Amino acid sequence: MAVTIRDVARMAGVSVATVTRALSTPEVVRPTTRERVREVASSLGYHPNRAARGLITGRTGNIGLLVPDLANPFFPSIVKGVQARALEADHAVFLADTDEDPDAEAGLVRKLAKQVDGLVLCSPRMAEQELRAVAREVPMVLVYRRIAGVPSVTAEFLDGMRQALSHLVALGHRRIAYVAGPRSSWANRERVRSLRTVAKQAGVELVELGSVTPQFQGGVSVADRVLAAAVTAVIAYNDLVALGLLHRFAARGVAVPDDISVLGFDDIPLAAMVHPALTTVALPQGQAGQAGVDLLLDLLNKRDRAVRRELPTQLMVRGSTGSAR
Amino acid sequence: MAVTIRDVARMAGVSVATVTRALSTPEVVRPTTRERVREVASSLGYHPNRAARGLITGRTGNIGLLVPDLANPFFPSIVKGVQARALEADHAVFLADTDEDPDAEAGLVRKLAKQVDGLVLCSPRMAEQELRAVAREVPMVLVYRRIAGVPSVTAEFLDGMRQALSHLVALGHRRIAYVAGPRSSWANRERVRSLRTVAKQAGVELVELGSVTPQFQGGVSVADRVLAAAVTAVIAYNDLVALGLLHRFAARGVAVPDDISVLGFDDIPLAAMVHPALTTVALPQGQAGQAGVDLLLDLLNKRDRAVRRELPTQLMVRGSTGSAR
DNA sequence: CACCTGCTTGAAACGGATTTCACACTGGCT
DNA sequence: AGCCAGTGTGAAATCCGTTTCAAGCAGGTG
Repeated sequence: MAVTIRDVARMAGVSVATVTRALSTPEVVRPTTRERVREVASSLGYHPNRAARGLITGRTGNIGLLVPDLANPFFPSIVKGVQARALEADHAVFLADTDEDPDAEAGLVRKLAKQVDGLVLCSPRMAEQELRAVAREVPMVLVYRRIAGVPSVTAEFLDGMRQALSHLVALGHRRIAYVAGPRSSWANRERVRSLRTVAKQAGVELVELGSVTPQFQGGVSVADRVLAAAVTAVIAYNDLVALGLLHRFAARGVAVPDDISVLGFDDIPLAAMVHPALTTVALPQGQAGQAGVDLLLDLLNKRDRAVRRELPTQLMVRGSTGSAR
Repeated sequence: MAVTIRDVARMAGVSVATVTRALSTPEVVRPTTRERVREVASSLGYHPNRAARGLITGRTGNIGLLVPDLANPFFPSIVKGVQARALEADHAVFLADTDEDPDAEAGLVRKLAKQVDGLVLCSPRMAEQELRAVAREVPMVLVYRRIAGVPSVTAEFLDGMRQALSHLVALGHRRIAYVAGPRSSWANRERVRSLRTVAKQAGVELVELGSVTPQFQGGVSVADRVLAAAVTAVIAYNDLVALGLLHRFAARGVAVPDDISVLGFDDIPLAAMVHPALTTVALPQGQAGQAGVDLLLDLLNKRDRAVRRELPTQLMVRGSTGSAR
């Protein structure tokens, strides 16, 4: 069937040991032999069988990637980043979507764990304790979640929030609503904390609403309460919620940004496509995915242990924010 | 380290052959033995090593999934469908994103092919000839592309187009534009063909524009030409293009649907989120992914050879279409 | 010249499961 | 009693690379 190492050995007139050495540790075989073996190998189109190699080395060359919900447009770009970086490192990516279910997540993690060298978990919804337990069993890196002792990639939320608030303050807003995401969400806690800090520093009055489901529908359902709160601007937990707000505002004839400014978080591709386009705090996505893979590969090569990387955020000013009335 | 079949055999007082039989072909071992072995196995938390199994059986229990661009919101739902169905069948999914590059695609397919039992290719951009060559090397199923001799999952484009056009005709539209996608795209050819057929039957005057890149920007760039064409309605190659049209129309102060009706294709989640919400022909996404996996598993089990499944489409009437002026 | 070192290379063991082949045993039939 | 078929089980071969161990050989040293 497929060409094996023994075929190559036979054709090159050497032992299988020499073939594997010529290919994986070239420096230990005599140059003339090495070249002969390599030529035969490539002329036969030989590629070592991954299963066989994995059996002896214990490494699969695969990494697992877990996302809560691929339908949430925040994640595909991260997946693309992971995917691209993994490919460069000659690793394949197992993808698992947990449908926002923490229990399914725990099950999938353990299932995946046995087939990969390490895991990249995107915004995992699992309890911290359980996450930590899993981290002990299999090398893993967190993206958009932080836990002591586990390598992680996050963004500078505080700075992003500061950019957002400065922008609104510069436009004259003094009373601002925040629509919170799920209470159990690490990202939400992080955002609330940052926002409170910067609001206090800026002397801005903060009205906290929610929490809502972090989706379009969540924004729709809270929109009327936002209007009732008599604020001139609203910061949403994320872009999807912000889009829900925009949708409902449009339906009620509330003009954005003339009547109220709307600001999102994430910078999903849609944010720029709606009208008015959404002003939002851009979180690195593809870059975060890449960084996650980098950290994981470092971890696998026993280099660093618990690195924590914080990527920069950037405010994207678009049409949904304007001067306070 | 991990618990192996030999550990189980020793603890159960049987040979390794009996252990593997008790677990994979239970009917051939005596019930009392079988139960004893199974209990020992589960008490030890034994799970067969996939690499070892793959080495001998030649099956990996993995399937490969190729998508052109995960950032295109049409694909994540398909991936979710594939993912979910594969999980049920106890298969893991390798994901590869080709970034719309036909050459990268060809390379990735061959790379993936060696690590999986079969492939699901979503809207592949490769040339038909090359695709057919790959199909000979590895079991594969096409989703949203059709080629003779290769199992495929598509949708009833003709029927979807008929629904769309009937809807517009009922609203009084008689002169309609179509914004074409890439000429090399199978999906575009399919849509043009269907549209011409039904337009002729309905006596509708068709203005074909394009082709454009099948993205938001494509819609933006062609919007002014659509307006210049003096039509009362426009059907876009897909929803992203339609959203681009909406965006540009809004910027130019053209009212939708009062001045012009806009109709998309795909029903990506965003379609319902914008304002006005986009009327569109919904193509099955998750369902198509599931069907793709089903077909692939059938193929692997040597059942069917070249099945072709066509899923139903449905017109989603929303706010972007209205009476002709 | 005897001995040691370093460089190449090959034979064989190994990893963990599945599958083939053969053997032991039971029960039924002549 | 003798033979056959059928059932349950184990020993060993097998899948394909990687790694260990040992040996062959050339060149250098005392």
